[in-house]
Amino acid sequence: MKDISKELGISITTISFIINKKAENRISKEVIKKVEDYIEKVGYKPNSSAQSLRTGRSKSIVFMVEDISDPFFSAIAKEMEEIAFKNGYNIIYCSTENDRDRTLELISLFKDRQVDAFIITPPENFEKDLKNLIYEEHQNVMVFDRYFKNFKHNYVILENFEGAQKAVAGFYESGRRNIAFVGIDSQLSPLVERHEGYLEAIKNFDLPTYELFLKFNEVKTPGGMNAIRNFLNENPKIDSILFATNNLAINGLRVIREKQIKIPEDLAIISFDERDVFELYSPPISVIAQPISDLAKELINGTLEILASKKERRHFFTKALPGELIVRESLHQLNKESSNP
Amino acid sequence: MKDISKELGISITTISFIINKKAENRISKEVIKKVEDYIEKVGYKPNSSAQSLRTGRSKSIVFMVEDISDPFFSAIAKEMEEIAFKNGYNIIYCSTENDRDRTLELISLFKDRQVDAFIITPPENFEKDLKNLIYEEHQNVMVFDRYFKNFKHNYVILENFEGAQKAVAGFYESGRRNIAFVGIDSQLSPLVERHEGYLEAIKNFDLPTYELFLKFNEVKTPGGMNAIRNFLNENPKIDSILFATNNLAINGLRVIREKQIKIPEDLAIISFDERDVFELYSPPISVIAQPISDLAKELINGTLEILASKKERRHFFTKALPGELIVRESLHQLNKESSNP
DNA sequence: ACGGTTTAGTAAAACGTTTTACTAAGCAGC
DNA sequence: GCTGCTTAGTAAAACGTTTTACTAAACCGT
Repeated sequence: MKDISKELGISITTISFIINKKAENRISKEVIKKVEDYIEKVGYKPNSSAQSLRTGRSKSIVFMVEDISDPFFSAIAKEMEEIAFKNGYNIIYCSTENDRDRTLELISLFKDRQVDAFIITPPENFEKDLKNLIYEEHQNVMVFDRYFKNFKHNYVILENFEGAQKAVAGFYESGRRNIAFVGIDSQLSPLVERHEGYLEAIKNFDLPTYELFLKFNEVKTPGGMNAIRNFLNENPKIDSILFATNNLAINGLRVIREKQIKIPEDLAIISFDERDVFELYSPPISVIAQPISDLAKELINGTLEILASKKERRHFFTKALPGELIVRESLHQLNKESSNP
Repeated sequence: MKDISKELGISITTISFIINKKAENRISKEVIKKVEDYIEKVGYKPNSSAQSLRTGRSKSIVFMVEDISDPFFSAIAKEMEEIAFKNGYNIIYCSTENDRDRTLELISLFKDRQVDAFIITPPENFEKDLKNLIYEEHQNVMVFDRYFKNFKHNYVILENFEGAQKAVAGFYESGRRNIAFVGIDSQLSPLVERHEGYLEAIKNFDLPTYELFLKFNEVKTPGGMNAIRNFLNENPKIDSILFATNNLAINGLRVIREKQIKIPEDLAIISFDERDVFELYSPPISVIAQPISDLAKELINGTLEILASKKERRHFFTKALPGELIVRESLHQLNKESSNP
């Protein structure tokens, strides 16, 4: 900038105004033109560290999720990145590993780096820390995939309760009457609400409940497979299972394959979350799909909106998007007449 | 820092030296202790914009891949992030979409943001730009997943040639003699080398070749399925296929399922790249797995090494890691005796 | 022709560090 | 008691912006 100033014989201030579009009613058209042309010519780009130092803003947003290598999160990340980029922001991703201390460490790091906002999927037991981040540290925070009842905050989530109801209704319509729910022992809102949606639907249809809850850290492990295996052995009447997350379903499918249970004849399956393995599995697995693209758009646009609205806002940005039941072979009608003689 | 200085009656310089561990033989133990204790007490953290402005370094590394939502890349990203974080760096991810212009734009953005290094999977037709980035713009660049013969650069790649040979040998040992290769029409080194490895192995076994190359943008589309379908129809003798990438294999599996071809009886399958759908597919699909964890470690450690070694280096960081053939049911032995009477 | 207002522009401080070049005090050697 | 070296520490410039408060000139109405 100093060079431009010297070269053109124009003060640094003027140049700064022009770059920041604050030149209206201040600087003559000719000077503006001259400076803009020169900038174009030499390809000048402002030093963003200096901008960040001076303004306290960094034009970057951090996206913290449990595991960025999870296809659901990385798909969201990719869509957001695109929009953020167009708005002059960049996105920094990181994984919390569902660990509170690690999450706090990361937040601290990114605060020092002057990020403008946090889009965060808080780990278990993070309620107080999150509240603190929002209300004490006054950071811009958008919560994703879960929400907390005890204090107001911005969030974007799925309609988990309704999604679970859709799944149970799907089972019911396909003729199933012994519908099981396999969930996770957790207080996180999506897991709680998926369970509640299941319960409510079961109650409405006046059916029996079958429930299994795995420990959080068991979900992807052989231990989790064991639990599912035992659950099925002990409840032979079960004719359909709603899995509360894709990873649960995947471990479930391992057990089902191992036990040579036939889908959909012996057992119907619906899982939350779309994932390519469900479409490609034999038979293809039905899912409650999250609207990835819409979620991503709401998240990033909501966050940009918060950043654009100066200072203290009156209201919060809250959005719940519906999931879609995608019916595949795993949910096909039972043939009422038995085909065996 | 100014506050600390006032509070403790110690100059800012001294504090800076202590923070940056340059206090040895300069500042007395007592003062060091005093300052460190105070910093600990008040939880002071330096402003990184100011540091970045002053030093021209930002302690961040950008990781550019074709598509960050690809499970392979996001798995690498996650592992790298961990190590980078421990070393005081953070990683910014972004997707090139295999588009040259977009990639150039992103690079320009990140240069302005003073990133310390680029770890990059360059898109098609990026050779000159990459060379320019390294040799004209003097950026720290680590190339991932591919390399260029025409100029020296840092890279971490898979032993693609050998991987393809392993796959062909696997087919041969399982009794297959009509081994096909399904690849992509591309000059990128992994695709070229996988093909060359296939050819070399086929030549050594003195077998016929069957080859199909899809267009880059067809790989995930119904158009790609068509091509594979025709290929199989026109070459009924094929008894095994090596897919050069996971996405090719997935589209291939769609065709195979649709045509009700039996794996492994009618057709044996090996795909490059591990992916959970391969393990879960019925029957499970054999793969040449990339050593994700090792690749990630080499990438980030190599990059940190480059950043640590002051100024112009004599040599480049180059690494090729072996792929592992994971044998699953899709590659099982043919039963030589026909089981039908 | 005078005071007030608008227009077009600028000087200089500030943001929070790092780093260079400096000093003042103490001490050893002779 | 002088020289030169070491030790312990500091002053001030610099990094590249943004922004506040200012000015000088031109214009305008009376």
